[in-house]
Amino acid sequence: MEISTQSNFIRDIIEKDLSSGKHDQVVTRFPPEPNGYLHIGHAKSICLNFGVARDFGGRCHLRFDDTNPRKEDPEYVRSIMNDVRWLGFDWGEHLYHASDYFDQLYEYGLELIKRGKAYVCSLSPQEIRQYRGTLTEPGKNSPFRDRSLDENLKLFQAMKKGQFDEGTHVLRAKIDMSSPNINLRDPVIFRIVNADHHRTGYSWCIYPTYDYAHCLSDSIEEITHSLCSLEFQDHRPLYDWILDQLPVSCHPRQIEFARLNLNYTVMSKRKLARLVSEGHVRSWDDPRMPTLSGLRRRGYTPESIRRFCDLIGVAKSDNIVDMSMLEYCAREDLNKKAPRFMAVLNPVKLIITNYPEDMDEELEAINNPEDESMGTRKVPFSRELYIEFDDFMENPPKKFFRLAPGREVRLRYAYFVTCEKVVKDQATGDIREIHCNYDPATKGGDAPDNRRVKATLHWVSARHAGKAEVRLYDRLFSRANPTEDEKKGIDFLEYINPDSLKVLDSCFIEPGLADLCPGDHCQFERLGYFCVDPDSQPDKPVFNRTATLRDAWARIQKKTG
RNA sequence: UGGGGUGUAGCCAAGCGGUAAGGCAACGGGUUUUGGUCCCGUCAUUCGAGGGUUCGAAUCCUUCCGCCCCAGCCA
Repeated sequence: MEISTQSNFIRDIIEKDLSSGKHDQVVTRFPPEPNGYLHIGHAKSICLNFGVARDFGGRCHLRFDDTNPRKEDPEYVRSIMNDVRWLGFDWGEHLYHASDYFDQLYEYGLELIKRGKAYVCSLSPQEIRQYRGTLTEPGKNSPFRDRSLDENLKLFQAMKKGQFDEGTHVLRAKIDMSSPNINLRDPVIFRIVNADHHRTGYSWCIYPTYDYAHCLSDSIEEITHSLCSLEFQDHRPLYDWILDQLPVSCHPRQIEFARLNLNYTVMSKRKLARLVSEGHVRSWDDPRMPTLSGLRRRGYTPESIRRFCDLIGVAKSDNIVDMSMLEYCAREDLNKKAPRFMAVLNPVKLIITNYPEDMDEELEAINNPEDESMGTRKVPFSRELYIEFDDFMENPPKKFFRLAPGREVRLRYAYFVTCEKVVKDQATGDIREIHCNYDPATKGGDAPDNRRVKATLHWVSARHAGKAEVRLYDRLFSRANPTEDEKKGIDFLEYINPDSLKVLDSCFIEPGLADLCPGDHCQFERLGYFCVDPDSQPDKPVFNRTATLRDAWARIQKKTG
């Protein structure tokens, strides 16, 4: 695996803690709640936590934060483990669940009561909210705040036995109802939930809250550095308070960093779930989704995503990273690895009038000019070919280098051809055929007299071509920040890009492409990087465009208008 | 108007009292049988703004401003 060279404030802290002797090993954890699929934002956290452990010779735990049975599902557990492994990380023996600690967490609850640091509150949820106060006004003490130790113990035990309905009682930490930090205003640490938990079934009817379970789970696992996102900064005093009240031997340090945002997409599980459930995309692994499963299906490699996470860095300021950074990482990696092929997406027929009708040839093509070890292949050539519709113009502007009447270009690995005639549909005026003649002396693509052409076109022999479906993807939203108008009441779905998917169902591919399997990557020369979709059938492969190649001609067109 | 954060180029992001790294994007040029790759070059006299300390400030002090987060029995 590549060594991350990018330092950041968290690595600096860890380095210091190691060299000062505060710790002799670093232990981190990635703590997803199994209530959705992992996305590229999680990848940032995974790369950070596992990367730090790897680079400093420590370990990183995978811990499912499964304290809310109502939202969690084993399907998510499976997908999360699969995605973390796919990204290239290994938790070894260290797979844990917050639910592994329910007994211990309950015992700690009892202990907190005994120490006078927690009480059973019987206010309704609405009342608790009212008593909490507001951002500017302090809260009021619950009337149940001074229950006796015995009463608290009895009630909490009764809660555990299932003697109460949901919402009737909770266990609260006794801290300070007038704290300017709302999280310290006697936060709820256990609530009653009657639901089927994916691992413990119905054996519990009280569940710990995040604030309570997380710090203690970290402590139990002897985590040294508990890395989380910025919104938990206000929770850190509570994290520390709980550990300070209890007889624990390990008190991890919570450090917060800014989560990843990407422009032209959304990153919240709730919003991603809406895209799926409301049918704006096909599934969680739709190639337009920023989920790891979506990116994988789109053709992103684990290496490219790790590289991306390395490039964007880790800091504390809010950020919206440009999509072009992600695309850059895809191209950078695939350029080295993807075998090249020729495929014509928008075909127009090219006929070489001076090439014998019954002849065909096998021409040698290079599989990857970046990697000689990938060798060469044979590509069939014949009189009738398909070329890209965009590679011909009847009245070309000055900067158009490709085929035009009277102009000579190179057919990649084949011959120089010169356009002599255009055949059009009588009725519509559409171009039907382009007639060319070829120079046999230029076989392979080099002219013995050293004459130059300004363009090289890709092509596919009509007689030998396979058919394929190609799916072209664009950004999912038309706005860089689809949620920017939420305060104004404009739903992010208003900004969905209606052209985010374009399906081309009659593309032509060179024969060699038929041997690829779902998940395989390739480059269609001059067009972009593609990946074979699992929807492929033996007679009809389906390709997803991962990313286009950088396209100087497209930029010229854009500038010219 | 309580508390917690944060402001360095279009976007990420280094920098930690000694005179603004790097990457993406963009723009020029070279090489090229992919208008790709690769190579070379340009792109912050200034770090949210003002004051102060200092021989010297993005870094220290101070005032102000912007943006983000917090009033779930979600995480």
